Amino acid sequence: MDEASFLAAYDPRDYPPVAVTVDVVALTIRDGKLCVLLVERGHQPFAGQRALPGGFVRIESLAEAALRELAEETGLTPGVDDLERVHLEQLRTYGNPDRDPRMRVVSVAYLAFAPSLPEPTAGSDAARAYWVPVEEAKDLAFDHDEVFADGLERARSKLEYTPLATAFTGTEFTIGELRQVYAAVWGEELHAGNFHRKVLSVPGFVESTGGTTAKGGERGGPKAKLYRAGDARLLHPALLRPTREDRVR
Amino acid sequence: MDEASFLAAYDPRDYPPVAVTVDVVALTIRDGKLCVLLVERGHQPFAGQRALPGGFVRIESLAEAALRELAEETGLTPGVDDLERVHLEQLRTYGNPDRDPRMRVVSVAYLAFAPSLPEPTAGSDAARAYWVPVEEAKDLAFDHDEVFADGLERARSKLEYTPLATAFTGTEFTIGELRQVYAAVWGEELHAGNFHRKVLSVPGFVESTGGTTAKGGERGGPKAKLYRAGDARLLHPALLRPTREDRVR
DNA sequence: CAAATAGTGTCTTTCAGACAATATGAC
DNA sequence: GTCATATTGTCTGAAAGACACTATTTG
Repeated sequence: MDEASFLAAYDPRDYPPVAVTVDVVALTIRDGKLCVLLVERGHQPFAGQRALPGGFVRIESLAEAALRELAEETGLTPGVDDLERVHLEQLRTYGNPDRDPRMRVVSVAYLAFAPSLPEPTAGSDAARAYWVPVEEAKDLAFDHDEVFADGLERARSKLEYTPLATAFTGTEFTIGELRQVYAAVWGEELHAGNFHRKVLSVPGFVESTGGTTAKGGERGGPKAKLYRAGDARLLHPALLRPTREDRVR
Repeated sequence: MDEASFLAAYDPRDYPPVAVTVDVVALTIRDGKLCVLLVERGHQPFAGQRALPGGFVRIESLAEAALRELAEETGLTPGVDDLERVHLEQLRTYGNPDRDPRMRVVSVAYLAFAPSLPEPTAGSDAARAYWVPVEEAKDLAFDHDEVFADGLERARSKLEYTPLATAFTGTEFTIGELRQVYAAVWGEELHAGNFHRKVLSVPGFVESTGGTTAKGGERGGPKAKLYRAGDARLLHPALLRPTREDRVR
């Protein structure tokens, strides 16, 4: 059987129907707090409940679907807004047979790290989307509590051994701003002096722009030097989270 | 609209047909070499070419589908064979629109770590499946070259910070055997003395059984103490790969 | 000036890796 | 005996974390 005749005989309807969706755990930092993008569901199932943004995959790659959903829900326009700076990576896929009461739905979850984006109040779809501090994101629809928890843990872990913290900042940032990103994501303060020396000692993490901030801090302090993201894709050595007491046993 | 009437009005055929499959990157160590399970494809597309074992997801969880495919291809029977000791984890999902010429196929890839299993010569499906040393696994069907590369890198990485190397050994093993697992997966020899001390110093990695091997090594040496896997799920501190020269930039 | 922040210096402890040394048992 | 392997010891250098200190800027 050659490929052409095989294709002719191939009937997709031979297989039980499955829908494939993407869900996005989009994280950003607003007012020093780590926030996740949630939408209020307008229809069944789980109408009125909050959920992660997502939707059906069209004729596009999975990553494209995730970025499209993110753009739609935030009301931002690729090419116009800062959407290019969003870091997007696949999280994992959820496919238990009963996770959606309507039919078999397999959902590919993506994790997005975004610099501070405007509150999504613009377009149609974005009307019911908003940023929620992570500790308030509970009782989500479907299995999204689990998806969100997985995404949050992945984000916290990735900050340890990759330079992705810079995905939460502007293109230029101070070491102090970078430290606040770590503090927000990990949920604990870091020692300023040790963090400073550590970041500069990791090759390729940040590189100096030569400039400094125009003013000192709001509550005092000298002008800080400015940095941009370096070319490292992995941090060697890593910045490990302080709380390692709770070894996972 | 309540949920019942919604379900009545819901037609799965409203969505473009997508098939969901699982593919398995199953790794084991045979004769000191890291091997991957491959199947010879019997029909189009890619007939005659080698591929990762896999198939369509039925009414089951994704992990169950992966384990079922693995059992079918190896000819092993859950409950009878050592299939319970196989470690299975989700790798990632591949869903580019053109990755299968027949239709849109989204494939959820799983990574399996298995202790040395018998060569699959038994049952019907398993006839064309065999273990191949990883360096010989090339030119696979579909996008399986990429899937396999991702799985291999994940396995190498996981050995650094989890105790999963013990998934490749018997329930009891010597430190030397454990070192050979690391050597096989990472593809480089490790210093015996340093490795020995290191493994014993990581809390919860291994625990002594009190026993020793009956005989010394084949080419001489004292009897080695026996250990079993400990209760740690993460290694603190981690066993980092020696070759960190090639920083990923 | 008081307070806050940037950035640096120092010390201790832990750990990785190089290397050595000793002990045991197969052949 | 010879050799491979198991196991332990020693040393050096890198790095983390605690703490202290100076400099700078805002209010």
